[in-house]
Amino acid sequence: MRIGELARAAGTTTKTLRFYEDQGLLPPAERTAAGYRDYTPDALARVDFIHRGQTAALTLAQIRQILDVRDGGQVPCEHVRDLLETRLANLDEQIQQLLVMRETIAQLRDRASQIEPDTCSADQVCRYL
Amino acid sequence: MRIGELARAAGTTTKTLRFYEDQGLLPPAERTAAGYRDYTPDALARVDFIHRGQTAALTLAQIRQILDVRDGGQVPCEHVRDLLETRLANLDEQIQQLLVMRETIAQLRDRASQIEPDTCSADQVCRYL
DNA sequence: CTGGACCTTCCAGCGCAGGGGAAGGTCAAG
DNA sequence: CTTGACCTTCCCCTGCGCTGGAAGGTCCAG
Repeated sequence: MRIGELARAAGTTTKTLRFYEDQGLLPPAERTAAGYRDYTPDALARVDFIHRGQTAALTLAQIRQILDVRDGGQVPCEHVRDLLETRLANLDEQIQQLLVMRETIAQLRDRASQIEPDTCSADQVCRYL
Repeated sequence: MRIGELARAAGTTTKTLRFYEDQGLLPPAERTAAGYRDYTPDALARVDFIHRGQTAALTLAQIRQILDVRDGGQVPCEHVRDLLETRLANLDEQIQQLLVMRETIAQLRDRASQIEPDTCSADQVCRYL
């Protein structure tokens, strides 16, 4: 299976597949006599796994860690659990920060809708902020 | 007032101030005979305004828009309100996405804590994902 | 007169996940 | 035999908000 086929099957691009190989997420594929990459079917499963990892908001570096553990012959369960826990914690923190910011902005907006523009003094940049 | 002083007063770095000038957020300062930037006190107010804008999660490009309107002699009220509304909408969307993602990951994690590692088959990369 | 703190410009890079495009090789159909 | 689709490597670009460093000029105290 050539790279274009794999890209179509996986719903991605040839650029991305070469990039994954470059980043160590895909093992270097066999080559045809002409130097074309020749993928075995399990490459598709691997790319799908990468995409599932991305859906779970893991970075490529984290996905690579899982694949490395797995490629080393171990079952990466514990590692995956840890990563998911960590990611969940990060996510919660990020959500909290965004909620705080949302509050701040909502207050600014409320203030902005109450003030009459012509009461703005000239020596301020903006009294809403 | 020289750039280092302004940086200290505004709680930022000289690098950042030059960067702001480069990006059009700060007008080019007057220069001393030696070529040093020589800021008037209102530069501090302007930098503070930039920081307040950042606190409101506005991008530098958006803050620049406000400053440009204001520098053009108009009162940027409506513009600011629009930006705040837009930012609020973006933020809400972003928060929603993160919440969905959080749910997905939480489910994966729950699933991961129920499955026994030794039931993992060898031909999958990882059954948690 | 020397040292150190300050200033100038310019160039380069970060992290993330690729995308754009050049210059060239290869393969199958018509 | 040529066309067009595909493949190869290579290097640079994106957005965002800076940060680091090099090479040089300036100012003031001791």
